[in-house]
Amino acid sequence: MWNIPTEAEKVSAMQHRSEETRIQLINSAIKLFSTQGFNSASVDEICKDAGVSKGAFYHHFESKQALFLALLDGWLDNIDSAIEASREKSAPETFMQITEAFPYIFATAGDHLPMFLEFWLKASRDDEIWQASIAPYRRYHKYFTSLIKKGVDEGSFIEMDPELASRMIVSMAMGLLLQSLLDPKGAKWEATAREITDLMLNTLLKK
Amino acid sequence: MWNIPTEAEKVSAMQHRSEETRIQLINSAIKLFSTQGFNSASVDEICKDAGVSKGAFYHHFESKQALFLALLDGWLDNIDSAIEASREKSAPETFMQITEAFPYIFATAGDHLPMFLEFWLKASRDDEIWQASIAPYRRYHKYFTSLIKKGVDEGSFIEMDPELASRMIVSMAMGLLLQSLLDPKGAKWEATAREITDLMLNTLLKK
DNA sequence: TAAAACATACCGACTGGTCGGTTTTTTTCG
DNA sequence: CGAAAAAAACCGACCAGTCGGTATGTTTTA
Repeated sequence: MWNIPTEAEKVSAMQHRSEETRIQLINSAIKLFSTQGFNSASVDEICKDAGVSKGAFYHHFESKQALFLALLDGWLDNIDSAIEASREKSAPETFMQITEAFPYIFATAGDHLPMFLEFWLKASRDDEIWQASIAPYRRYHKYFTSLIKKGVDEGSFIEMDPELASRMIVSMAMGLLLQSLLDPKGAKWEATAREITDLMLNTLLKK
Repeated sequence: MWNIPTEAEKVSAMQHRSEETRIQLINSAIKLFSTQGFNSASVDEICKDAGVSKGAFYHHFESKQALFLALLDGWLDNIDSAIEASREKSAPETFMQITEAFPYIFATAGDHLPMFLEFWLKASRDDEIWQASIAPYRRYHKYFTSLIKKGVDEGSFIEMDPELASRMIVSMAMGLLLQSLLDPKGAKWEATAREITDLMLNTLLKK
């Protein structure tokens, strides 16, 4: 859900050199944006890391920002397929799945989280990026809300405002990730996340 | 708590031209960092906005980053005094106070939040800024934890792990602020925050 | 062979920071 | 007190380096 490898694409693209370098560029961009940030990671550096020339870069991407947006798209695609994969399941099942995903998220998000924060930050100031972010964000919120509503309707969740619950859960997750980013060794974040999720799930679940 | 005017200092400094320009620089920096971000807001721009020369800038601050850190210090000072002000009160009282502060926070944070996010982001990558952030952050977490523990000991809060509750509440607050930053018009954030706070307080409070 | 993909040299704009000189403030001292 | 000297504050032109992006030419692919 938070990873961006898409190994399948990679393999299928081996035939076309073009796609290969495009993926190299994206991988290098993820790597360098994550570690250095958007501004500090220069186009030259990305090209060098990807082992291609600047000409190749601007052949594949209109601008540095376009690459940034391509990254965002890729990330959103992954979330979409994760959602799609759990469409058939019941609300508590899906929640359990999310709970189980936490260790993985905390293990892998650490590296990419700064970049996602940067997405967020840029979205708040750059209209083009905001437009690209806000629709998916609202879509996910809607999905989450409907998931909770489904749970309530099914009778597995207690009576409550799904909208509010959704905001709450998402806030919690984001706040935990943010804190774990600032102070990775300040707490056992994975355990904390698990405990809190259990706590919320227990509050939500009808006894 | 989130504001950084310190009008008092301003007035008392009118006598010394030096302090006055320093404050002008800081105010302009806050303004430009907030709207444009650290990287985009150039030193020249800040100087121009403050109505002073570049020489003055580098007379008062060793570097652009030093100014950034000065801003952080100022912000942390405000939190410290807010905490200091509520040292004598009981745990539920303090919580109520925080609840009441929410509208104000949501009203004013919108402008400064991107900058605080940038602090966060930079802290995760810059050791000097991290050092400056982590100690206060841990201090506040400790304070919050002890506040909850106090509430539990006083018998006004239910039996629970104060550490966990602290992480939870802080996560919630940060997550809400983050979401309100991305999608200010997507929800009535102030009301949402209030509802959630009430909900948490009710869960926490012994009936 | 045409078009897509890629390489390389280069440009103009901008940026953080410096530096020698000038003005203002504070201190010294007769 | 008041003038001179010292120190602090300030100015603004300048610099060295960086960066995103382009122009032009070459290689690879279909």
